[in-house]
Amino acid sequence: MNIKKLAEKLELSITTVSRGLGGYSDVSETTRKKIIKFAKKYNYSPNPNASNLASRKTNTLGFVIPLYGLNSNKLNQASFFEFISGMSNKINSENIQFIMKFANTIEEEQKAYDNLIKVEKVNKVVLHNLKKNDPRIKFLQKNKIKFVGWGRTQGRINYPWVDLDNESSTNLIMQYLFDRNHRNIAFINVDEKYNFAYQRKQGYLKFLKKNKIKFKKENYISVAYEDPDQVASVIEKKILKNSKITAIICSTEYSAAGAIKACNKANKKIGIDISLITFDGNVVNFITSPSLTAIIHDRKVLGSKAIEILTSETKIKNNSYYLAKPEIIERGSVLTLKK
Amino acid sequence: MNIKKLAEKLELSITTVSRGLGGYSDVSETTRKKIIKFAKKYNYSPNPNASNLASRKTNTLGFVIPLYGLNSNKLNQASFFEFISGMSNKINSENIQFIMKFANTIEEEQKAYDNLIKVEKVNKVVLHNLKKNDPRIKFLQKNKIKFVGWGRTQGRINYPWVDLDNESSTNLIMQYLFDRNHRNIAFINVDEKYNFAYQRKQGYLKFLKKNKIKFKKENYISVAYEDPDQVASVIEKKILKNSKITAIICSTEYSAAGAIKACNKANKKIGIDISLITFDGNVVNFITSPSLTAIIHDRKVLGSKAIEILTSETKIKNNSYYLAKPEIIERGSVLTLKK
DNA sequence: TTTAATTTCCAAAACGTTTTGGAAAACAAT
DNA sequence: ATTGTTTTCCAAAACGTTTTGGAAATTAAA
Repeated sequence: MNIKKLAEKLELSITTVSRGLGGYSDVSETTRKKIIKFAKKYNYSPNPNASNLASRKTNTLGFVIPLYGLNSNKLNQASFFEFISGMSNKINSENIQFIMKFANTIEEEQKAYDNLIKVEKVNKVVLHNLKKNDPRIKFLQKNKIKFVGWGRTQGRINYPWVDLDNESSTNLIMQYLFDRNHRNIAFINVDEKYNFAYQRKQGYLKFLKKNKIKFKKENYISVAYEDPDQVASVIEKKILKNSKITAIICSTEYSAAGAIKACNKANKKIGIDISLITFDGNVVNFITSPSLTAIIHDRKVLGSKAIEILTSETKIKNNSYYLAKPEIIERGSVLTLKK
Repeated sequence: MNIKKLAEKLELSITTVSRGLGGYSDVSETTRKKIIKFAKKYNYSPNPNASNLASRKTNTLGFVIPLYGLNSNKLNQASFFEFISGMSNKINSENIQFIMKFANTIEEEQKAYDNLIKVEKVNKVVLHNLKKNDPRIKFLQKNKIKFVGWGRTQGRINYPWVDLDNESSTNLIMQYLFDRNHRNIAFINVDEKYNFAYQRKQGYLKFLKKNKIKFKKENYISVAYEDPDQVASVIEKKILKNSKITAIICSTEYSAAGAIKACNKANKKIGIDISLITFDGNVVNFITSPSLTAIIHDRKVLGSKAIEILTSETKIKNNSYYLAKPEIIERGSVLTLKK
């Protein structure tokens, strides 16, 4: 079924059918309803190729998945699926196409964006892995392609984005531990070049300051994404050996895995000898007992908000954003200390 | 840059440029080379919308990701990314488009396939989650759309597929454990309605038979994909309480996680008190020590083979297939028993 | 009632390709 | 030199839409 045949059935012109389906005001309400009825009846939907070609534009969202990161950091994959899941829900309900590309290297990533824009001619992009002064931003702005960042860069931001509320998260965790009488709290972070890590540290530091607790250098470490055993050994030496520390915050599931390994080795029982609270933790909990108390964010909502921003009729404001609120899930890994 | 402008630069007709790029024999070798040179110079690539429209066909691969499965079974996500990774490598080198759809429910999955075929008009599909007498198979065959199965159904198969060599895998594991003097080997599987689970059981049973070991009912259990703690408790009661068992095979990473939880609870040290070998295990190893000896398959190759079959010039034979060979990665969870 | 404004419709052009059905040119056979 | 083949090219039609620039029909205003 194509528009010509449908128009014949309706005894209307092709133009009217097209415009009726498009919701233009120059077709009366009664005929529009009839058009839609027939379209449903004959299971018609416009050929996207013809449509894109004729309208000289697309209604397509482009998204690039950096496999190089995800294959090496398998513990991060769940976040990705959740975000995509959230996007796809919204995408299905709106009527937009969705093209995904995969990049095994950073060079391929750049190529993938080029291809999306120049060949596929997408008009919407969800940008990920944002760098400071990211050239993609200028490129997209110049070409007037709508985009939102998943995550954001430090400093002044002149594009819309969705992100976790990282600073609130560590603040919330600190309050939670503080309420349970922990005062010597270790924070295992990753390199602050990752903006989320920087923000999480800020939340940690600000809480200390607000509560007049002195920041102890030895309570803070940053681990690299590398061999899990190495991570574990660093944690064992620098954190577990320090007997004053009563609780550990893990900024990533990756470091939580390392911490668990380290605790097993050092024969410290989590939830008894030492408290542990981690970001995310939906994979480690399949294995670890007791299950870890964790701070989580709804990344599905994050994905759907991203699409919402992109599809909002009004011109995107460069300062629109969405912050996912954190929530603590209590499980068995945090001990309440006696006063 | 479009074909018209390119033709002007070349002082050739549009037809000749199109045919030259398409590799037709009715354009001379010299002009063809010139056309390609210019196309590169002016960074021309055909508008896929126009191309699809004009040729009344596409060169597009469709793929549906069943999120409903992956969100509930996070330990399975790594396999997916690897497979996709393998596909995308091949896809980038061939010149085909790739459309992915996401399904949050089985109904959405069906809809997604419909949409791929009727609206997006893909001409290639990678089918996943195959069921016995899967209606999609007949549908695709009727519509003459090339497809390969990722995984396969039991019994007679009349379509091309790629899959793991599940039967060989358990056979290999059994031989490995047997060589280390294990004779009482437990096998934790999932429901045999999953074909891979059925095949893995066959490998286990055949090895026993071949080596004249009696199959003990109490050494085989099947666990459902449900709460990890429940899985752990089943394993503890049915397997760990049975002191004759010296080694456990985990058919999925999911059950490995349960087994680890169970061992921790029962205070059995893996690699010392009991041996454990698992399928895959690339996530659990971030957390568990000692790291688990595992049997792995290269799913990247699986993905790229799928594309290879789809893009082979010759008509696909219905009996072409690819089996990924298993490999055992020795780590620290299997003990060699004294004779 | 006539004119002006508004509503509702449509024919034709355009989008950027591929394909069809030759035509012209070059070469080969007689 | 003529005829037949083969090679190399091209004009025009087609693909299924959207959009443009009115025209006809209806309603409102004078």
